[in-house]
Amino acid sequence: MREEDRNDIRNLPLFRNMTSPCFDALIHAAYDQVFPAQLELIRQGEVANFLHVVLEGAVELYANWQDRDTTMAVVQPVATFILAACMRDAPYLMSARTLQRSRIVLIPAVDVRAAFSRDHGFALATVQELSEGYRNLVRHAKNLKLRNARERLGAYLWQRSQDAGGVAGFVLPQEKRLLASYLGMTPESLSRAFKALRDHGVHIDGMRVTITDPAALKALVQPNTLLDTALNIP
Amino acid sequence: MREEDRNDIRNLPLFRNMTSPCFDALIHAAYDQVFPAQLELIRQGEVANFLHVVLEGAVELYANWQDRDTTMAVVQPVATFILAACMRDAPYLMSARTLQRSRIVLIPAVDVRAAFSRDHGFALATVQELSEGYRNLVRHAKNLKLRNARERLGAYLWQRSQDAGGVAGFVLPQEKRLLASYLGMTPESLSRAFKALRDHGVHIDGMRVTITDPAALKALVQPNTLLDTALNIP
DNA sequence: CAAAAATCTTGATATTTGTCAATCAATGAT
DNA sequence: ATCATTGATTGACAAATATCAAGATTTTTG
Repeated sequence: MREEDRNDIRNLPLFRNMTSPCFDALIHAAYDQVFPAQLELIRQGEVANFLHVVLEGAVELYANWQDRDTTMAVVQPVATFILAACMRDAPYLMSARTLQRSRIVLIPAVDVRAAFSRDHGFALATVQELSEGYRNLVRHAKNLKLRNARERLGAYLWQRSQDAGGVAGFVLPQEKRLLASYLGMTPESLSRAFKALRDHGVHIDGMRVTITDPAALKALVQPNTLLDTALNIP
Repeated sequence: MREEDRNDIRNLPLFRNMTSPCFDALIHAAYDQVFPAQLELIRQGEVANFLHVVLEGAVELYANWQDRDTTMAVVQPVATFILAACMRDAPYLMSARTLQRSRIVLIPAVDVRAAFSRDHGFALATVQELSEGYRNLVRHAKNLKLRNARERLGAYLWQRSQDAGGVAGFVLPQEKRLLASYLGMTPESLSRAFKALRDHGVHIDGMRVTITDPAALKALVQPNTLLDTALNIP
């Protein structure tokens, strides 16, 4: 593994407070691999053998039932995924595929669990990470149940804008069909939701979004840290 | 606190493997209280000061945004709630109210966090509890996104029947309006979903449910441990 | 570069779900 | 027991969202 990658992982909140011997042991047991785009990394139902760390690229977490699919999250560098299944030693509830060519570190779940018992700083960080993951899922569920399609899109756009530092213009980071699935609607409905948002201060041109009237969008969306996964909501 | 209640708490997976001194310290710091029905125990947005343990009665976890409300879960004895907010020392994302007269133990969050650092068995149990909570929320979100209203009700009824030991008949444990909100629909839609399920082996009479054709219901619902959460709403 | 494939948009239409209003049924209070 | 309140159901209708089909646009591939 490259020194730079090792440091990126080391700096994640999950690993930041580990003792060096424990971190080294964990990294030593890990595999660093590059996967092409559109590769299925994990299939829901399989037992969780590895904690995954995305170093480069992007990974989609999705789920399916019968012939229906839905996107649950997109994981971008540098971040871990499926910690809960690893800690429980249980089957994955979601599948994962690369969206782009991605560099991913695989840490054996058994070593993660061992580190939890050996290193208190890591145990603390694990609980913080799981708790925040839990809370973000509560927000996602609240969002799905309390807002309609147009409001969910508006809230997403508002949040993106805030995360980018409160800028008015930005580029969508993923395909619209993926965004639609994540927000719990069809691509057609997403298209129409974008059109409906023109009356609420949002201009769209291809992948480029411009918030022409932040006050109007904010009034529609009523952003709220209890609903929106927010780094930056005033 | 009554000896019996203390033992009930002691036997919860979360507390089972604590050392006795740690458990005693935690319980000593706790308050045991009885609340009347329909009392608001927690309001979303407040900082989490207590881990709650329901000993008797039932508690509804719900959320609201603008003028809309939704039920997120019903907690029945003996179980804890809002562990994640306590561990993060963060604002509650959900409100809580008693559905019936309830006996509830309040454990100061600061003591819970201290116990996490002092007692490894408790730390392990905390992570297991949070992970399972996380996974149940993933199931809830998948259910909302992948199934329609009729399928969600069918899956719920199937799960209830399984939890009761595979029986054909049982009584709904909560008001239908609560169930409707939990399942993400209006009471009217729930009523119509019940009617629609008559063609899929479900008979309803007031609060009494009879599964007249388990095979038909199962075919509709396609129950699946990756989707159906065991005992989220009892 | 051109052809092919995939994504996105739009219109027409269908289905699902919500809203409103009325009624019925159950429950609790006096 | 009777009245009042709350919850459940039903019908009529409206709104939201999905589906299907056709083009338009973009991306990928040979």
